[in-house]
Amino acid sequence: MSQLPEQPTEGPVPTSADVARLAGVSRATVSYVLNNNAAVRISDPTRRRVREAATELGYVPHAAARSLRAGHSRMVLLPTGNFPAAPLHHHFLHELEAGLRRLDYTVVQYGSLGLDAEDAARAWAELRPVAVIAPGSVPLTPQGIAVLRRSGAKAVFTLGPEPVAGAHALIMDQRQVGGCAVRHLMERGRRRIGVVMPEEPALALFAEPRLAGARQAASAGTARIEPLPLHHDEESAAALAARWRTLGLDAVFAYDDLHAMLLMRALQDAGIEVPGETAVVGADDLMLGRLLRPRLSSVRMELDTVQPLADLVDRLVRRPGKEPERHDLLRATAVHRESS
Amino acid sequence: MSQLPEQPTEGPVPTSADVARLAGVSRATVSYVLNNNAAVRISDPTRRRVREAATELGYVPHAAARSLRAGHSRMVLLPTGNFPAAPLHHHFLHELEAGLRRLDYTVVQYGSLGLDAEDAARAWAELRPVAVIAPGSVPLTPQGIAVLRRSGAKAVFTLGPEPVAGAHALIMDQRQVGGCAVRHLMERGRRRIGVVMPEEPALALFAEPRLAGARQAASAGTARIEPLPLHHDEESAAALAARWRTLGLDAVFAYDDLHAMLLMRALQDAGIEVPGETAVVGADDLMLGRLLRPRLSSVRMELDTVQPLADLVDRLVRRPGKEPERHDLLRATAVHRESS
DNA sequence: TTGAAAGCGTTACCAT
DNA sequence: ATGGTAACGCTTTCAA
Repeated sequence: MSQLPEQPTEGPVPTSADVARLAGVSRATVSYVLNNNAAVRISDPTRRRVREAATELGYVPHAAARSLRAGHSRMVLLPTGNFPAAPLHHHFLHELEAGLRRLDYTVVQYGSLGLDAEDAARAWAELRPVAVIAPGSVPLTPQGIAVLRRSGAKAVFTLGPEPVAGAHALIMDQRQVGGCAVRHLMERGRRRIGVVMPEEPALALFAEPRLAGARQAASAGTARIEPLPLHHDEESAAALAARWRTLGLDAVFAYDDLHAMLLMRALQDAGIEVPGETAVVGADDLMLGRLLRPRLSSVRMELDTVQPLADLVDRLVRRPGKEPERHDLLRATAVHRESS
Repeated sequence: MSQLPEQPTEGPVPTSADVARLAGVSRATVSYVLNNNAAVRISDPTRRRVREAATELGYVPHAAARSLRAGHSRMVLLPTGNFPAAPLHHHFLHELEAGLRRLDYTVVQYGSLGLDAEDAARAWAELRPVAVIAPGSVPLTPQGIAVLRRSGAKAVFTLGPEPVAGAHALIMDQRQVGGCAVRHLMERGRRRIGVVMPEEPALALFAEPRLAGARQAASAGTARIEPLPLHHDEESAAALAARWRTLGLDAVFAYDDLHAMLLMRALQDAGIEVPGETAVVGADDLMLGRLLRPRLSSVRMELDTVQPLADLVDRLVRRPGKEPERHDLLRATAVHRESS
């Protein structure tokens, strides 16, 4: 029984100097070997000794020291805001991260809740990222963008429903969603269309543009749009259903499938027939919509594949200084089932 | 019309030396002023000059240089794995992040997909985090833990259904969920209980322990447990429902509410009455369970509040070297509605 | 083929 | 009260 069972040496962290000492070479040689520097030829025995010494000490290079010396990093900063508003976002962000890592960037998510736009931008700038991709749920002002650029960020992106002056924009135009839903309803003869507006603040960022898109589509025809505030709970839905007939609506775009399910249940419990008296359309095209009766019509959102996007980031990092670019990522299509 | 409209100076990034030059003081004074160093008194006019110079240049300190000099950082690394398995996790991670920021830690999420356990640990170690909290969906081996500790990490945690040797463990014991569901069903007289096993690999980490918990609870009584592989799509659910009566089951724990909804729909479409012929229990206690007919019984999972957890991380960072600690975070309770 | 040394931006110690 | 200087860990140029 050893007294020190695998105690991972609380001692100092090994540096390249320690590796050099143990291998009997200089720090420069260690660097050459471990970075596979092709510009200089090191004898094979030396290489082996260095490698063995590094392994024995458990040496891992210090990223901060390295990028300090190099004068730049390959970190892409992805600030995370309040809460993941849309489920679609997660998938997208994970894929984008993978795409960027394939290009040898280090993607780092950094939570920035409770900071105002300026403080947040300064906090990000301290990390000296080479690029920043800020979702719409985090604040980003033109001044914040300026701070980031001065701190060496080659490219700053916003990712969300709307662009911000001075940054490249990856647009997920939510107006398309509302427009798509309303056009679908109008094609099916509906003219008095409610639009559910979730009262959760985190969703406002999406709800407002969806309403705007709905209004735009309606004004192209002769339909009327009626915003309907709603909390995501049964009481709120029941209250809305109770005064439904006073609203004189023949259709509703329910913001998303979850709200549609909530509202559809309340309408049915109040004796309002779907789709006979009122058509219901959700969004997200979740599996659960197919399980409801009537099956829920929905708006399917598809995002472009992300590898081209990662390439875009890479290109703008390497040749910055261009005009802000704008890219639309979202395609919305109506999926007709039984509820409309 | 100016020719250079707000062009954010593509020049070099301003350093504290630039601020010192502009303010006509030394770099040390700049550091004292900007860090509000109380150990040294600087005249108010000097302070003002320094502050103004910093603002004018848009100076932001360089975090890497700072932590290099300090010899340590306050970064807590949160590797992100495959995919957010449980919705509960997100909320939890966001709260934990906020709690740690309150203690002045910088929380950084770092995607580590496609790396094996050793490479991932090395990549994390390069960042010299003071603590690492690894969700169960990312690989973490005892060797990886050793690498991290040798690189200066004061505390390494696993967060998930099971502990890993050598790291502190924040346990979310999924066996409780399965056990809770099965006990609930047994109390209501059911004895032949199916347990849905989602075939998505990302969910296996949760599904296996839930099954184990179910088995354990069943063996305490006289119930039989039958694992039921299921994909999250209608075809798979319909196929399972079609052979349902051959299984001879009187109840099913459907892994979670979404799978419960899927299966319940399929059972009803196949003419199997719920709960008369077969009881159904989900998990997560989602809103949608209350909207189904019959209303879905579920297992509610509650996590401990996170501030004590953030304090725990802080304590273990400050006084490391203790034995690995183990903390159970999850409490599961059955919620009886109509489907059981 | 290898080694010595400079320098990246910051802060803390020690003089002035 | 303020300024000079060394040091953190690493890479790279230059010299041997």
